[in-house]
Amino acid sequence: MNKINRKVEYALIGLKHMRSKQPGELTTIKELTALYGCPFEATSKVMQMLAGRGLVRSEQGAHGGYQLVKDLSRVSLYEVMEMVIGPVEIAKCLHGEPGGCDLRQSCNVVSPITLLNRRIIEFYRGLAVGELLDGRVAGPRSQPVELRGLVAEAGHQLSGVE
Amino acid sequence: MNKINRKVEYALIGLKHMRSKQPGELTTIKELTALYGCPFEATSKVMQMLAGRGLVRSEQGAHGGYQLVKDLSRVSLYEVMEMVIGPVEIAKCLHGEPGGCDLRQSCNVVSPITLLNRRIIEFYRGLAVGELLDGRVAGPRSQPVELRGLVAEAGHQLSGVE
DNA sequence: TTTAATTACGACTGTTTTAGTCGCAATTAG
DNA sequence: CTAATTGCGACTAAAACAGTCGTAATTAAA
Repeated sequence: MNKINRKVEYALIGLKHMRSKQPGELTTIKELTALYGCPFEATSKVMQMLAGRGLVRSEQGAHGGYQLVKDLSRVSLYEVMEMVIGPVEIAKCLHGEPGGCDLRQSCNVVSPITLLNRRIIEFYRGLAVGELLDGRVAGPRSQPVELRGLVAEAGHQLSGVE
Repeated sequence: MNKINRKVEYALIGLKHMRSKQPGELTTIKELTALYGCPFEATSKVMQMLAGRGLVRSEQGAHGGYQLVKDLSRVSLYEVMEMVIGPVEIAKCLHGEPGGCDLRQSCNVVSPITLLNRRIIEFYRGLAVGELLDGRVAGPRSQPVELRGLVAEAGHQLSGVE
């Protein structure tokens, strides 16, 4: 769903590592587990998912491994999340039964939550993995609601990089 | 942690309902369960949390109930989430053991994830519950990474309300 | 041709989180 | 006194998450 869980974490770890390699140089799961301590099988499956979606390329057999294919500055965090955990849904009242919400017909917050979900997705879509891994993530457009109006002219100091 | 779970949902349902009442008019849990089908005990606890944090006021005894105290246009979604589910953390590698991550010393993505977490929090902090419940949520500042550069001059059409 | 290293993949298990329930106490209007 | 309501801790059930196991397929190299 929404959280940055282990799968996404392992994906980011692997992607950042692969990005630092020479073009053509392969990365094995063994290498990742040795360097970062992530569990072999779990990491393996994540890389397989990324490979299936064309973000990385896999080479089988001895001396095999994975290789980054795309430019991470042109891949959004949303895409990576979708590859490893499926469509991002911030709440489960958003899809029908089973597993969804049976209060829908009378619920007074479905549409706000739906809208919020869309905004979160937009946020993730606007976030390039390359920039994220470099520590360059743009802040939000708006300032905290508690401060609105109170410190209007000082707002630009807060909405920056921090 | 991060997701809009049932607790947050019940909080929003209750808040939206209370907001529509006359000043001084109370709302009972029974009323909420009847109208929206949410479970009594769970909803009850959520309202108690909101009451403990001063967002609503409770009146005990027969003819008791809850009453909205603050102006929802000045309360952020982050505050509500914190009231009912605690501090927002997008990943659990962010706090130490136990429950945290033991790969920290060798992890290459702790700082990006920490930064991302901060940005998400800023997003929720900048989002007023009142506006959310009205369906007015500002979109993100940036456009999807897939489109960057390609449709530069048409970007403003996409970053708007949709 | 055998062996070792590696990816590929489904099934399974244990743990944690989430969701909801139960029971009973405290408060207050009538 | 009684009924309606909030207050609160303990408990149970279900779902999600994290990780493991077993086994096959592929390929380089001895």
